[in-house]
Amino acid sequence: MNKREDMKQMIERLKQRGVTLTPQRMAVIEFLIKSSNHPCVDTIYQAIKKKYPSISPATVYSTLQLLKEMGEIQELHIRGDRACYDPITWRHHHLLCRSCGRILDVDIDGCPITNNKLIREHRVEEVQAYIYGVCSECLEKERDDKSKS
Amino acid sequence: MNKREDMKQMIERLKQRGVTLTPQRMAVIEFLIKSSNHPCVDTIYQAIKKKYPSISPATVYSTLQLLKEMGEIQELHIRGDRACYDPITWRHHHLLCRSCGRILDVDIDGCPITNNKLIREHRVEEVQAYIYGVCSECLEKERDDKSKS
DNA sequence: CTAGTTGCAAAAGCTTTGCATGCAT
DNA sequence: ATGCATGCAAAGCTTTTGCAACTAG
Repeated sequence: MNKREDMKQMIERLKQRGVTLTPQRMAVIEFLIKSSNHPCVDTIYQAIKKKYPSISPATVYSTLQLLKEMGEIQELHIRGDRACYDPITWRHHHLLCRSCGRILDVDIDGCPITNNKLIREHRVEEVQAYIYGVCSECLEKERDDKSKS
Repeated sequence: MNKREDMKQMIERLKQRGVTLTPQRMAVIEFLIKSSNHPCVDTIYQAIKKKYPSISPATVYSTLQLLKEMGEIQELHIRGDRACYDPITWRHHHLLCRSCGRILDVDIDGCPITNNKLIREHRVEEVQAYIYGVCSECLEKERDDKSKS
């Protein structure tokens, strides 16, 4: 809820994990937490350039990758052409408006497909759920490999 | 269920909508329907090249776009780096296995997050639901514009 | 003949990589 | 001094676009 508090905690977690928090990285974190727009790389880059004119896209990319690996942010591929980023809180689903192009957060109220509040407020044209994990076959192989060794 | 039947029906629908079914397009359709792998563009292209050595990636792209616009196939962005394609039937959700890299179909059994069969069979690490449509604000604007005119 | 499709090549993004420079501990 | 982060440039991919040649009805 409280963004300032969210940011403080994220920074604390990163520090404890030994991440060097350079001004550039701080700027990326701050921009991400403060924006509720799920910005793409270029948006983040353009915004930070105003404060740090020397920052390069490569730094933004590497920072985002770092934060993603640390589990502090989520990479969204809801837009086909470029990745967007979301500092994770409790929320989880996303609505891409085909009219204004914004990406809105959607509370998980049971199922995204039958979520009444969602359907009542917005016009839902399509739902895609992407599940990431390990499939049953690979799990079986894992088990076999373990039992052999 | 019956792929031959699915394909026949898809072709029938396309014909009725006035789509020219060239050999290249037929090859794309056939490959898509027959494969249960959710192939990416290059996989489709490489496969068809064996039969039609002269086919170009551009033709594959344009055919896929056409089929997508016709609502006959679905473009998946479950992989961040390239689009994959799925001839739509009744099913809807997808699991990307981080071990073997395959994309598996997942029946919608209620909610993808709490789907018991899914959780029992595979290891679910992350779920992202993408909803496409029009947000409440744009719907309101639409209504205002209509009432004005 | 006409409209639409194909194939090639070039171009346009987005993203990654390599490397020298620079900063911080 | 050492290791890491930065910034720049180049390269790698996927995807789009333009255009001439071709094909089908």
